[in-house]
Amino acid sequence: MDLKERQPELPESNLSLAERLFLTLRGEIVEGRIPAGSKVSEPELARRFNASRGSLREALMRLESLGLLERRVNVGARVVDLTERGLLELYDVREALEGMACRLAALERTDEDLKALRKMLARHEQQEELQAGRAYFQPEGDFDFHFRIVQASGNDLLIDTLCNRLYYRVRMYRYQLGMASPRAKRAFNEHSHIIEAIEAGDGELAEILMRRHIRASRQNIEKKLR
Amino acid sequence: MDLKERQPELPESNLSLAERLFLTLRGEIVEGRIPAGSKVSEPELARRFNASRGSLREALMRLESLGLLERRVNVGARVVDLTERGLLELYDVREALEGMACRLAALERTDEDLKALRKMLARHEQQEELQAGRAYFQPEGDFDFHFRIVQASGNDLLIDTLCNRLYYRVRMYRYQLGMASPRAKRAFNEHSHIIEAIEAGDGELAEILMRRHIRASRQNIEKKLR
DNA sequence: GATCATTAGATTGTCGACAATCCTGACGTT
DNA sequence: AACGTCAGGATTGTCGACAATCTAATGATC
Repeated sequence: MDLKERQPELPESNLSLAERLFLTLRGEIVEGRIPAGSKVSEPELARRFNASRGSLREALMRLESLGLLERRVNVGARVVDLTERGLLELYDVREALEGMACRLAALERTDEDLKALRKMLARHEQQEELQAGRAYFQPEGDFDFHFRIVQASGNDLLIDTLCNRLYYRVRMYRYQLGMASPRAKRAFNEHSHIIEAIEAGDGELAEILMRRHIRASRQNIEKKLR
Repeated sequence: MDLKERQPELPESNLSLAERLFLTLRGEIVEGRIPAGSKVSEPELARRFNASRGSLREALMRLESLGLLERRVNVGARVVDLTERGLLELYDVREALEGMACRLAALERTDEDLKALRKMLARHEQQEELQAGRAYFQPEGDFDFHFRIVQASGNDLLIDTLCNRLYYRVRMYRYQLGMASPRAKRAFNEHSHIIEAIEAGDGELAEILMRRHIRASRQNIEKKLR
């Protein structure tokens, strides 16, 4: 146990303590500072953050509903472990949901959505040229892309399911299995075509392209795993 | 406030009190005994069930993560209200997820899955003949159908998202907007073709048929709503 | 030596109380 | 009459303590 950093800094207030604990722990789990598969002790964390067990339990329960923790009665909580199967399952669900999001985005997008998407694409192109093949900043860029399209779908349930639930698991896999895709150039082209379809208002095409994009990414991972 | 039924019966133990409260309240919200859009008071419910506020809060938080409750800090919890928009959003998400589930079920189904699906279909046909057009028991039958196909997909994330999250909202709309579909005969035929595609191992067709099935149901609702 | 019961320690579940915040309605001012 | 201010009451957030349960190590029995 670390002595000089006795009371870790939490995001400053205006939010409830339980929520700040939730945000902090979510970050630590996603980035692997709390290792996947490890047991999580309520009293230990409570002491570490100088909080009561009640507030901490609330944070843990939110993490459970995010699918980052598994709790069993009278036993406690464990961080989920990262399995090949879980990663592939995640891709299938994303293919379905983001495909639909992309279809809806093509039909419902506002002019501001379009402007933002074009701007983002230009920024990514610029970065991509600068780094010539090195997929360095790409993961975050890729995240931007998917995130914004989902937002443009206008379907609140879809947005919540993807952005507030699944994406944290995606991030967890990316951080800890460290998969900076070497598909930078190709991914950029795919992104570009998807945005074209959205601009054209062609929902059907937009969905097909997005699903292919995600499936290609999945196959890339599958190849790497064997 | 009701006096003769002072302490409502909860599902008998072996589960934690918080979990029993959660299950009970979930039922009351889904069936509308706690009206959609109404405020939920922690002390009031705690008195009603002779439980502490802590246990009750845990139940409320689980309901929030199910999307049946909305909580705001320092204000409290409200039951979500049922809107036309929310219902349509639900259909779009289901179309995406159940389409994928159906595709996976066609590829991953075991022999036991197939046997169970055929058995279920036969039972529904029998009921349907008995009631000749009256879509009486249909809603539950329809639920069976979708539920079992999702289970057969073998994708735990998909199963959890649909069966432990979205379906309670679906039930809530069904109960409270009371939509016994008059599509009984047609729905049965669609179910039948979907199962055929799953038996044939044709994932692509199975997905297309399931998506059409759900979209047809959505359009039926849309027509009814105007 | 292996298996099973037992006990000690720790962890989780549950509770009631106190502090901080919000909503309601009354009061006073413009 | 409309608006802003300010208690009073109630509700939510947070806390520490006790009871129920599980885990692990010890010792007893076959």
